[in-house]
Amino acid sequence: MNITQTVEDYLEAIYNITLRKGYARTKDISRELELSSPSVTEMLKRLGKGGLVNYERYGGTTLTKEGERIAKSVKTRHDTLRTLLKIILVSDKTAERDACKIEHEVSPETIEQLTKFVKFVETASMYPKWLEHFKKFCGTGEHSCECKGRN
Amino acid sequence: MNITQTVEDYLEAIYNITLRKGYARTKDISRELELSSPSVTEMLKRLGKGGLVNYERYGGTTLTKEGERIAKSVKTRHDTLRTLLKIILVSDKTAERDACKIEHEVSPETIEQLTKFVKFVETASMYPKWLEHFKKFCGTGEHSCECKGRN
DNA sequence: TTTATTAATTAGGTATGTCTAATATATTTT
DNA sequence: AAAATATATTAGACATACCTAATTAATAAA
Repeated sequence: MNITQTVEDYLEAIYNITLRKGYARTKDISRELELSSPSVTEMLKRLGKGGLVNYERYGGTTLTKEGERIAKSVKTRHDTLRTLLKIILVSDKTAERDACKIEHEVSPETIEQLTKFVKFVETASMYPKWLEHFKKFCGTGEHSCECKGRN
Repeated sequence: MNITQTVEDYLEAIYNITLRKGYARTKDISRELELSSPSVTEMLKRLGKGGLVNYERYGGTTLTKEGERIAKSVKTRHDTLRTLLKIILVSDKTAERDACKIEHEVSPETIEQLTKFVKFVETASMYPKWLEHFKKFCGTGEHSCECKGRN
C-alpha cells in the first residue's frame, strides 16, 4: 500500500479519535478531516485492504499494528514541527496548521536534527533570556545592546 | 488559475532554466522535473491559459510577470528553508531535497519568522561558538560543560 | 414493534496530474 | 534538398482522491 500524504492524514485522524473513544466511526473521521462520508468509506476500504486498519461495514474502525506505527510516526513529526515553529515565535494557530502540512514532507534525518535542536534550545539554561533577545530582534531587526559581543 | 504544488514546481523549474538560457524548452523542463514530455506540454498549455507563461507550440517558453512573481516567491521559501535546515546541521543533500518539498506548504507567517530567525542566528556574534556547542550536543546529547549556566 | 432519524454505503461523476504509443514538426546531417 | 534524427504534440488511458444523489442498514422514539 502506497503511503500518500492523504493516507497519513487518515491514519493520524483515526489515531486521535481512537485515543478519545476507542474506535473511529466514518462520521468521526469525516468531521475531523472535513470530508464527505463517502470519501471516508472509500478510503477505509482501501486502508483495510492495505492492512492498515481493521474495517468492517457499519462497524467501528481501529488501526492495525502497522497503521498505528505509521500514525505515531506522523504524530511525532507533527509535534516536533509545531514545537520548532513555536520556538521561533510563529503563532499557535499557524504553527498548528503548518505542522499539519509539513509533517508529510520531512525526512527522518531532518526530524532527527529538529528534535535535537529543540532539545538543545529548551534545555539551555540561557533559554528564557535568549527568547527575550529573539523577541526584541523580531521587533527591531537588531540584537539588543546588552548582549552585543556575546549574543 | 489554481496554484497547486505541482504548478509551483513547474514555475520554479522554468524560472531556473530561464536564468541559465533565457527560455525553457519542453525537454528542459521534463529533464529538470523528471516527467515525460507529454505531461509537460499539457501543463504548459494550462499555464499558458492561466497567464503564467508565454507558451507557443514548438517554441521556447518564458514566464509572464505573474508567473515570475510566483516563481520568485517559491524560490525565496526554498532558500530560507534550506538555510535553516543547514543551520541545524541537516546534510546538504537532505536540506535541498526537504526544502523542495516543504516550500509548497509553509505559510507567509512561518517564512517571515524563519527569515528573522536565520538572520538572528547568523548575525549573532556568538554564532560560531554556538554552532560548535550544538555540534557537540548532537553527539553527546548534553551541553558542553564550559558553557553550563550560560548556554 | 412499527416509525422516524441518523449513519454508512453504493453508484456514478469530476479534476488533477501522470503515463505510453502514435503522429507531427523542427533540426541536423549527408 | 532529401533523409535521418531529435523534439513536441495529440490521443487515449489510468490512479488518486474528492464530490452529490440515492439507497441501505442501524438506532432511537412513538
